[in-house]
Parts: sequence; structure tokens; C-alpha cells
Amino acid sequence: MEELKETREKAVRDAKRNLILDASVKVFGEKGFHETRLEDIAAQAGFSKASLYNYYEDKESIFLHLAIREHERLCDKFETLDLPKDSFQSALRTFLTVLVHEMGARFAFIAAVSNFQTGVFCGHETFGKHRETLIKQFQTAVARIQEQILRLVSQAKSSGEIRSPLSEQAITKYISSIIRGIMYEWKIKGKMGDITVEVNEILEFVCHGATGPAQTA
Amino acid sequence: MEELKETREKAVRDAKRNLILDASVKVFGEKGFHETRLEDIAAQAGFSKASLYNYYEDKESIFLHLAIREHERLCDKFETLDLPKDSFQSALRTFLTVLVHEMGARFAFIAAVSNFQTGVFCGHETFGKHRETLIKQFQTAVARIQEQILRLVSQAKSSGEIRSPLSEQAITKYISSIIRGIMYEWKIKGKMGDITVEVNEILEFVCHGATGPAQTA
Amino acid sequence: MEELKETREKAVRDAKRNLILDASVKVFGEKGFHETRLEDIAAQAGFSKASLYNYYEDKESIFLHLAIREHERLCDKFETLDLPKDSFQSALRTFLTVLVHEMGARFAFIAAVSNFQTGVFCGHETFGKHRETLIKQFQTAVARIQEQILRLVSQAKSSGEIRSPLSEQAITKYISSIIRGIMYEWKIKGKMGDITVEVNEILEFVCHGATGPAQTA
Amino acid sequence: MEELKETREKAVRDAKRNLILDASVKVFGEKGFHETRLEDIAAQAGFSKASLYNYYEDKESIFLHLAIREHERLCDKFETLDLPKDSFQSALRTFLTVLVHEMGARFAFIAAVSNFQTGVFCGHETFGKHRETLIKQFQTAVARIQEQILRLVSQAKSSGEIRSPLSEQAITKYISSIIRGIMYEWKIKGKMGDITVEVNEILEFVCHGATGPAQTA
DNA sequence: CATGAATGAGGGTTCATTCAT
DNA sequence: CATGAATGAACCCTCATTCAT
Repeated sequence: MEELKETREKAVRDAKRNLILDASVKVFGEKGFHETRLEDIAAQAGFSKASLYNYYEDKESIFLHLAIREHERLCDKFETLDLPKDSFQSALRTFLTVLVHEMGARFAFIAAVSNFQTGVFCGHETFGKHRETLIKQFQTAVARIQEQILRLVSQAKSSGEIRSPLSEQAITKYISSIIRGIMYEWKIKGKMGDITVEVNEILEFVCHGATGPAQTA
Repeated sequence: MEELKETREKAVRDAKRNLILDASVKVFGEKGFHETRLEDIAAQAGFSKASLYNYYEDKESIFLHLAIREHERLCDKFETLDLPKDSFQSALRTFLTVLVHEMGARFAFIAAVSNFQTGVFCGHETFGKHRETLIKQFQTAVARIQEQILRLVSQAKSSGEIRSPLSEQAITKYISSIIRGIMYEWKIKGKMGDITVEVNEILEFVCHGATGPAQTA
Repeated sequence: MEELKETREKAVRDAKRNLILDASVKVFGEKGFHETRLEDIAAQAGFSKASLYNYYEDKESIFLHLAIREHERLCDKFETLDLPKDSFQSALRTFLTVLVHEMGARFAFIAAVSNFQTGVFCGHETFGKHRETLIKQFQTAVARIQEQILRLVSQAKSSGEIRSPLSEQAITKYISSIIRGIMYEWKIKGKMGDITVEVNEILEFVCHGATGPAQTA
Repeated sequence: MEELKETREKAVRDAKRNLILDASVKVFGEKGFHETRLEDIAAQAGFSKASLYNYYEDKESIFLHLAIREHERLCDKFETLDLPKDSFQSALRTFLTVLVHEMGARFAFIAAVSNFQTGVFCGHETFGKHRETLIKQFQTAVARIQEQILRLVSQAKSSGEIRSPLSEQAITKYISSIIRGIMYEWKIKGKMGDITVEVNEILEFVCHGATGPAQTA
């Protein structure tokens, strides 16, 4: 009995925490970290500004928790995903489709995360304990996505499908950059593009580069 | 006489405007737009905070003028640059080397510019007249770099060196993203990497992609 | 039957009210009125913050009730106390010993009360009805202690033991100040001193002043 | 020329810093540290709230600087003061008259300082560098007054005028307590009492205690 | 009665910008 | 032109108090 109540209350609380993040993804996405006012988030979430502090330590905490949630959701998606095993290209196609599909819906926020990484972190060096671990989690979550790509690339390298002399890390890095570029583009345009087209083009470029496939001739 | 004095004074004024930008590139690069305080810039430039307003309208104006200057400098460099004509690859190598060399010295600021583009612009819709034209200039300047790449790509496509079915714009976009990715990486690491290595790797990837050159076999 | 239940419930309620005050004496003593958070008291008392409002009107009410309780307890002690009748000095010794012993255990809180008196009251002029009477009680309770001293002094004056030309009120005032001074000293040092020593010294000073007893010579 | 300007500007700045303190002594005196709003001080001083930050780091800094100034002023007064050399009593009379006269005009603030000492300091242990030294200064300044009294007492002890077996420190402590008691009394009453009367009474008590002078008989 | 959650009302502080000298 | 000083306008965050369960 008592336990049931507790779990229910825990669930409600978690739901509200998520409501706040849902509101945040919109506002942070639109305005970026600095120009976002707690009040905007509160209004969007249907809370008062002060209430947010029942759920998160402070503004930065909301941002980080959100980034973590979004990245982990994505990772979870990938872990339950059956990637085609026939070829690197089709595996990457599936992967990118899911990735862009998921990220795309939050492209603006993803862009904000990148900005946050390069703009807010660098320089800061003194954090409180809580902050410290939260940031670690954040970085881990962000890194985990890259690792998914890295894994794909590594497999393809082992199987001989990737014959590039470049290190797996370098290739992964470039793929990431390209994806982030897409997010930026959409953010600036204000809307998503066509996912299928976008993925196909990325694939084409990633697999064959610019000088391209006809090299065989 | 009078004219001479005027031109001299103009020159002095321009010199000071540039001093301010020189200071800004450092501070904006380190802290990003939002976390930069006018006072930081003033201190770095050897002025008082109030003096900055003798030379620029406001904080955003400094940022935009700086971005414009940096991008135009780069463009000027390219216009006086004799790119090798023998192959797309060697032209691109030269181009990238110069680009990364120049940008690299300001990588942190370049990262800040990207963040600014995606984080500050979007959402704003009411600008004063002055702002309006300044922003146009800024966007033009940023775009001009991309056009340099686009021109290279176009030529290579005409000459048949690029056989990718992708549009020239798409290829250009990916190359840009990769370069921006490098800037981000350096910014996060806090220092530049080895330019030659970096350029070679980019080249390798851009030209042949991941599955790579040995496709011939 | 019904009555019994009611009295029992009343007793429980009173017990809880006292629990809250027990917690408060610690927290108010350590942090003073302003820096004490209701949450600190609640935690210390094993209640939730909201529950406190079932027992007391508000923060100030807790503080006042506590001060009243502590002072009345002390007065009760004195009323059941058989002071030696042989001399002013020995009566005062017993009195001070008990006073300092009792107060001393709560020295930090006593210091907080003084601060509260001079810092919070003065200036306030609009009080609600409830507040009004509570404050009266508080002031009465604080005054009652002084009256105990006053009574001692008066008796000694009547009996000729006190030959000072000073009014009984003045002497009482000085004794109070000295006692409060001890509380402050302990509060700042963070711990009580030796009661016997302290009382003896106070006695010496109060009875003979600085120029002192040897005046006879 | 240039130097003159600088010293003048320095003087103006110092004058303004003092204006702020002048305003603060009133407000802090009336409301105490916690209930004082920066805005109150600003209004009283004829500044905007934000302007205060041109002169002092923060609220606590204003309070501490003020306390230091007041205490040092008093000390300076004493150092230029020719205390009668004929007897402890007349020296103490002059001393107390000046002390109460000076302090009295600021009695409310002096009370606030005591509250601050016991209420705000205790517990805090982590301070910034600046704070650290400022607090040291504050404590030194407060202590210096006590030392003046201690010196008087010591001399009188050496000269045999004070025959009390109590330590000089103890006597000094009691005198201080009594003075602070007066400040509290005035603060609670809302106005100063008659200085001459007050001083005479203190003297009487301090010199002969309660049982008093006629002990000779 | 107990309490988790919600919130209004502020407070201290920051900073881009303006103004007077 | 240079600058110290002044300030309006926010913003983040805190906390006593209220409310719904």
C-alpha cells in the first residue's frame, strides 16, 4: 500500500521533471542557453519560476539534465535497433535515418548543446561537487553517441568495407561534424529538411567522398 | 592641409577601431559572445569601457564588425592566392592549408561565430536600421568563404575531377561542416592541432570518403 | 470518555509544540533569527516544514513562543528556589549560579534573543492582533527575570547591605548587562566557560566594583 | 597638474564612499543588517542601488567598512585625548564621557554591530580572500576600543587604585558589557539618555560596585 | 494532522549603456 | 576623444507561506 503510493508519487515527480525538460527543449532550442529565461521555461511548462527549483538545482542543471536525457534516449533507441548486417552502407543508412529523425526533431536544441559545450564550459574550471558529476554524465552521454558511430565504422573497417587509410576516430569525427552541420543548417533555416534526401546525400559523401564512386573506371 | 589632417585622423580612428577588434578576437574566442564583458574587451584593448562606444555602437556591433573583418581578411587572402591548377586535390590542399592556417589562429573565435549565428540571430526579428545592414554584411562575409569553396568544387566538377552525383552546394556544405568541426575540436581541446596532418586527413576524406580509394580493386 | 480523549490529544499537541521549540532553540541559537530557515527547524524537529504551521502561526511566532518558554521556565525555577537569606552576596551567588547554569546551556539562544529585541522589533509598528499580544507576553517574560534580580537588589538595599547611591533599577540593569555580556562571549567563543569561576568573578565585581573591597584599609 | 586632478578625484571618491557609509549608519542602525535593503541605503545616500557597487563590493562589505570607520574614528579620538592623570576615576569619567558621547550618537548602529558579530559570523567559515582581510580589520578595530579600556584599567591597577582581585581583562570585559547594555537600552527606547547622568552612574557602579563605597565604615 | 509541491514577493547582483567632465 | 561614475533593467535564486491530498 504504502509502497504503491510512494512509487506513484515518484512517478508523478518524474513526470513533472520530464515536463520541465519538454518545455526546456523548446525554449533552449529557440533561444540558446544564455538568452533563455527561467521564466520562459516555467511558463512553457505551466509552472511558476520558483517551482522549477523543486525539480532542478538551477538553470544549468536543467540544461544538462535535458542534454543527458536527449542523448540517452537516442542511445537507448540505438541499442534496441537492429542494424542491417549486409553492408556498412545500409547499416549507416539505417543508423543515420534514425539519428537524424530523432535529433532532427530537436535540431535546435542539439545546436544549442554544441554551443554550450564550446562556449560555456571552456574556461570554467571550478564547479561544485554536484555540478562536477552532472557534467561528467553530460559528457559521457554526448560521447556515447559518437561511440555508436565509431562502432559502426570499426566493424566496417574490420570487414574491409572501409578501406580508407584514415583512423576510425577521424572518420567518426567527420561524420559527426557533418551531422552537426545539418543541425546548424536547419536551425538557421528554422526548419528541418527532408530526412531521406539528407541521409542519402550524407551517405553518398561519407562513402565515396567528392571525387567519388566512378573512380573505378 | 586640412584634408591631410582629416585623413590622418581618420587613419588614427581606424587604427583604434582595429585595436578594439584585435582585443575582441581574443576575448570573444575565449568566452563566447554572452560571457564576454565589455570590460574584458576594454581592458584587453587598453581602453576604458565607455571609450568603446566612441568606436562601435554596442557589443553586438563589435562582434559583427570583428566577424566581418576576419572573414574579409580571409577572402582577400584567397583572392591574391594562386591556387595550383593541376588538380582539384592540390588546389583544395593549398586552399585548406591557408584556410585552416588563418582560421586556426582564430579557431576559438570562429567557433564563437558559429554559436552566435545559431544562438543569437534566430528569434530576433526586430532590428534597428543600422543593425540590419550590419547583419547583412556579416552574412555576406561569412557566405563569401563558402563561395570560395564552392568555386573550387564547381571547377572540379566541370573538369570531371569530381564525379560525385551530389550537388556542388551539398559538397561545399559538407566541407564547411568538417572545417567547423575542426575548429570546435580545437576550441574544446584548447589548442590547435597539426595543420598539415589535419589538412591531409580532411583531403583524404573529402576526396575519397570512408569506403575509400581502393574501390578500384 | 470524550473528555479524556480530548485532554490526551491536547497533551500530544503540546508535546509536539514543545518538540518544535526544542529544535528551534538549537537552530536559532546557532544561526540567529534571520539566518535560520524554517526548514532547518523542521529537519531538526523531525517534521516537515509545512507541519510547523499546524503548531505555530509563523516563524516569528515560533521564536517568540520559544523565548517565552525559556524565560518562564527560568522564572519557575527561581520561584521554587530557596535563596539563602544570610546575605545579599550569598543569595546573589545562588541566584547567578542557577541563572548562568540554566541560561548558559542556551547561551547562544539568549544572545539571539537580545539581537532580536534590538534588531527586529524597533522599526516595526504594524502588528496583527495575535502578534501584539504575543509580543507583550514575550516582553513580560523577559522582564520577569530582571524583576527577580531587582527583588534581590531591593531586599539588600532595604537591609542595608547595598549602600550604593545608585537606584535599584540601575544596579539591576548593570547586572543584566554583565550577564548578557557573558552569553555573548560564550556565543562568540562557541562554548560555555566555567560557571563557578564566572559567577565568582561577577559577584566580586558586582559587589565591590573595580577599585574594590580593600577600600577599608 | 595631473597629480592635482588625481588627488582631487580620489578625494571626491572618498567623500562619496563616506556618504554611503553615512547613509548606512542610519539605515543599519534602524533596521539591523538583515532587514536593511541596499535600496534603502542607496535612497538615503542619494544614489541608485547599482551605484553602490562602484564603491563597495557588496552589502556585507559596506557594513564592515562602516563598522571599521566608526571604531577607528573613535580610537583616533582617544589617541588625541588628554586623559586626566590624577585618578583612575576621573580618567575613566573623561573616557566614558567621550565614548558614550560618540558611540551614543550611533548607539543603534553599535547595537547592530554586536548583533552582527554574534549572529552572522559564527558558523560561517568559508570566506573569499577579500572578505577574509576585511573581517580581520573589522575585528581588529572592534578590539582596539576594548584595548583602550584595558590600558586604563592596567594603569590603575599598577598605581594601586584598583585593588580588585579580578584580572584586568575581566574588569574590562564587564565595563564593555555595561556600555553595550546602555547602547541596547537606548536602541530599544529609541533615543539616547542623558550622558552625564549615565556616565556618573556607570562610574559609581564600576568603581564601588553595588555594596558600595561606604564599606569603609 | 502531515506533507510534497506551488508560489509570490522580493533581494542582491550584474552589466550594457549613457552622461558629465 | 577619454573616462569615471551612474543607472535602468533584468535575472537568478531564496524562502516564508499556502494549498491540495
